[in-house]
Amino acid sequence: MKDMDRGHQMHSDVVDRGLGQDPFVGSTLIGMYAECGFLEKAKNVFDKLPTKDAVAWSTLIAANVKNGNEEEALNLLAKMQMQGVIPTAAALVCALKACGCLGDSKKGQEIHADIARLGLLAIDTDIGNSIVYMYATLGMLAIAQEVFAALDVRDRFSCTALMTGYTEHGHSEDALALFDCMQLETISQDAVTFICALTACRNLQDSEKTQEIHVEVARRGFIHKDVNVGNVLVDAYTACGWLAKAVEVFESLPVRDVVSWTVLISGFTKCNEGERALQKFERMEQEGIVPNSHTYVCALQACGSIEEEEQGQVFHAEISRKGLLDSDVFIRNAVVGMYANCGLFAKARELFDQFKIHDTVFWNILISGYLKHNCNMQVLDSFREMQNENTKPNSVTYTYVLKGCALLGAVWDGQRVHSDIARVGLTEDFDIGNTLVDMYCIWGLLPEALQVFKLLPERDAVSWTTIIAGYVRNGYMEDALDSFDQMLNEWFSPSAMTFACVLKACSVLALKGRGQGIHTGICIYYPLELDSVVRNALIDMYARCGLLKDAERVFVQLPVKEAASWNALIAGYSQTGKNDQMLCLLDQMIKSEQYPDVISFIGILTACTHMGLVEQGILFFRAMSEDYGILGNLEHLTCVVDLFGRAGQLSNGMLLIQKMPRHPNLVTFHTLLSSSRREGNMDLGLELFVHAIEVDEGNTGTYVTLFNIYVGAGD
DNA sequence: TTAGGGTTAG
Repeated sequence: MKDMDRGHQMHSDVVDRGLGQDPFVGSTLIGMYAECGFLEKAKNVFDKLPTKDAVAWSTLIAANVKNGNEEEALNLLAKMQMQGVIPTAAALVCALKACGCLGDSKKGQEIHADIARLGLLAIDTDIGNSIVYMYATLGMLAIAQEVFAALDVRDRFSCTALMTGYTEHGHSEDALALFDCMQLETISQDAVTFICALTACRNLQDSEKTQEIHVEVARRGFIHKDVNVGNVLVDAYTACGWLAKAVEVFESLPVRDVVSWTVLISGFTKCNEGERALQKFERMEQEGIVPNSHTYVCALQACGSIEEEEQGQVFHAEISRKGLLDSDVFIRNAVVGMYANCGLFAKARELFDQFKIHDTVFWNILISGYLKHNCNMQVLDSFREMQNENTKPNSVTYTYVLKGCALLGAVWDGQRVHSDIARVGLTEDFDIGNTLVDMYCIWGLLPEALQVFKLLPERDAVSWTTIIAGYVRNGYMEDALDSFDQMLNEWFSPSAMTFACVLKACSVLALKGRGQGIHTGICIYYPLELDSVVRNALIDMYARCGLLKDAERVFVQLPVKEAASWNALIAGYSQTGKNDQMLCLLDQMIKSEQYPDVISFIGILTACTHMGLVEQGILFFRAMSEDYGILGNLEHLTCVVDLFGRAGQLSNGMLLIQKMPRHPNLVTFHTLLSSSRREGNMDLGLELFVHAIEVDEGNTGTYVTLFNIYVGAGD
């Protein structure tokens, strides 16, 4: 009961009755104090014992392991042996556990060798199980397997020990294989076994296996008997992205502890449901569950993800008040991370500087905040500062920095980081490899991207999606579709992102049949709720292929209509010349309180251009800033230049170019240059030609258009 | 009649 007061009372009683020297009572007292967390008192009792038998030593060793004092436990084992007391099986079991906790494989192997030499494996199955467990936690899986295979009896303890090793060291498939094996060999399984198996399911995000085990633990009543089973089940479902199921299990739990709530809050946050995560936190407190540091870490992440800075500050204050801030590195990381994610960099930096220890993770958290808020210069600055402090970047740091370089267009820096990565031997890292591919794609350097892609030691679905997205981004739609076929041939599962990319390719190439085929594939292979990115891509694909009825069908089925959904349909109507429908849709969009955004107006202005509706277009352009507060960008201005140009109002187009608040680019000049060709206006054409080659003298399109102007003039 | 094994959340 961990009832220290009554334990202490009874200790006095024991002494009063002259039983203080009894070895049985003494060992029990040591155990009682250890259980209550009072290691000092346990040690006192031990020291006062007139004869210290093997059990007393064993109990004290166990007491130290139980209270996180593993090094002292190993010292005690040595002392015990020096004083000629033969270690019991219990002492050895504890010592092996201590080696596992400390990561001390050398000491562990020594103890293993002693046990083998003395032939102790045969006398007690627990010793063998503990050896398996020690090697498993140390990640020495080959030796763990070997010892396991040589055991006389393989029971649920040794099996679960090995399963733990598998799940903790990235071999969750093996954990599940062993789990299935146990069932075949009718080795009994208890709640702990199922907890391990579900942990493996969580790691693998395997919704089918999770469901299968869910049925089994429900049938055997484990969900009701052991809250941990329910907790890990909720965690597994959230990891699979199956929030509805996770909530169903959570709500059905007879008892919910702080872990249950923490898992749920963390699950919502991971599924981009920060708002709901914070609602759960509130409900948890209403139900009288006190958050611990794990819970706060999750809650802070929720705040960071939705940039709920006020609530984040409230949590920060609470954590400080409870004295949790200085006790825990995770909490410190989470608080700084929350501020960085909310974009409150001054505050993040202040705390960052306040905490003297800046390890790699700490820097990564700050850098990721900068990256999220597009402060890419600060990403590079922090990276340099970190290295000046002699903190070594890890693979996570490198992925952030590469992304920063990519977005900045900092080719020189990016390539230098690439060679740094090669120098420290991290090119084989999955995430780094994929990010390198992405970086070169963002820069439009596809040959370099392909080279990295081809040299990747292993490819995953993300690698394929990155290269496909790279092709799409740079206009190589056929290559994107070819890579998609290859990806499928190699049995990789496309993600929502992959589908969005290939649908885009179909949409640009107006490949109706291909797009429809992909849609069918998505419906078959995507049993879970369709991602909104995919739905919007479907609308865009159907709209651009001219299949507006299909686009509308997907649109109508949307549970939430985002700006992007409206935009896809608006663009579809505008490109197919369905101006009236477009205006009608725009009206509906505004009525649904989803205001048109930057992209909507591109579609709207394009529609006006194609219909030759100059005045209407100008009205929309004005409304954009005056009614909707949207600052038009160069793309909008170019649309208006095109609007004038195509309507034959070349001088208005030129006037706009001259008065533009932004520097016109090559596209802007080409837009009006083409109109000059159509109108046969050689003077303006020449003037625009000069501007265009000032921007980029190597662009052949510019020369071709001028050439055509001359041809048209018969000159 | 005292000691020991496999367990979930950041």
